[in-house]
Amino acid sequence: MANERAGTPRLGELERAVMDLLWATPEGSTAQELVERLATRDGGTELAPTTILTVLDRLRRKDFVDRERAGRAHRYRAVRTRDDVVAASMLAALETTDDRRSALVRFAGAVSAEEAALLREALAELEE
Amino acid sequence: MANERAGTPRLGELERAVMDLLWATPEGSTAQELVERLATRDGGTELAPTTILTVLDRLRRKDFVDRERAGRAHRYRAVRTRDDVVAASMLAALETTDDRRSALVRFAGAVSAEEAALLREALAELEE
DNA sequence: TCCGAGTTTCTACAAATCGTAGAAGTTCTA
DNA sequence: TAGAACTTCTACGATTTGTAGAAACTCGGA
Repeated sequence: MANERAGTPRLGELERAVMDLLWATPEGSTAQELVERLATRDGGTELAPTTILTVLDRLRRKDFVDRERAGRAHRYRAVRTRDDVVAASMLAALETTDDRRSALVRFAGAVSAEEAALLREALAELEE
Repeated sequence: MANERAGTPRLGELERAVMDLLWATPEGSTAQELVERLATRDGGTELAPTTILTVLDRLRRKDFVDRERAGRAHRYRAVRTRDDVVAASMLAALETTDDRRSALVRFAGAVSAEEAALLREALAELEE
């Protein structure tokens, strides 16, 4: 009953929220800092520290997060950049079809004008 | 604990296999036909008809599938095209970041040369 | 018109994932 | 070296998905 192509596990809501915070903090964050920042974000209610530690542990297993000792705590850092994760996820979606052409045409038609422009630029740079 | 942006529910393995068959059959298929085709695909082992019916029902709730009477059975058809689903999924991934530019640059760099070419074409046509 | 095979719906269960957190163990620092 | 700070272990409920039996329904042919 295996699911999820290896390399692009799905993230739950809290997992994503934690990743968002970590991506916003290249130096990394301790679990405690994350608890506080999450609480700030959503009206003061703090989650138990162990909750965040559990999530961090799961993110570590999924290879999204990494850590190093910092005093008696650990400092957690995102391993992959958000762009990397997003791009990988887009690619994974694309690869679920054989007909890349149609899918890409559809995708191109679905993005906003600005996004289309950004994509053109990005592709143009690759050409050089 | 809600997850999944509405409009792009995830599909399990069997759900996807069924969608693949339905996408390969624009006229639609009965549950029985699907059971047989799935069995062919993987070495003869047939799933119980009810299993497929359950999956079809779930796909119906997710708005991936639709049906109409055909004798005493139903004929099931894909509601959305595969391209649509793939593109929506790619878009959903893209929208998880605020920095579309970086994500798109990364994505552009991650696709194969052929895919990049296809994308350029698709974008060029949109420009007209 | 009514029966029975073919279909579908209902109900159920197990495994996996995710949010959540207590209890117990580990580790620094004062 | 003791206590506070942190982490690991363990756990539980909700949701999703694969799987399918039992019961209900439907329709074509006798």
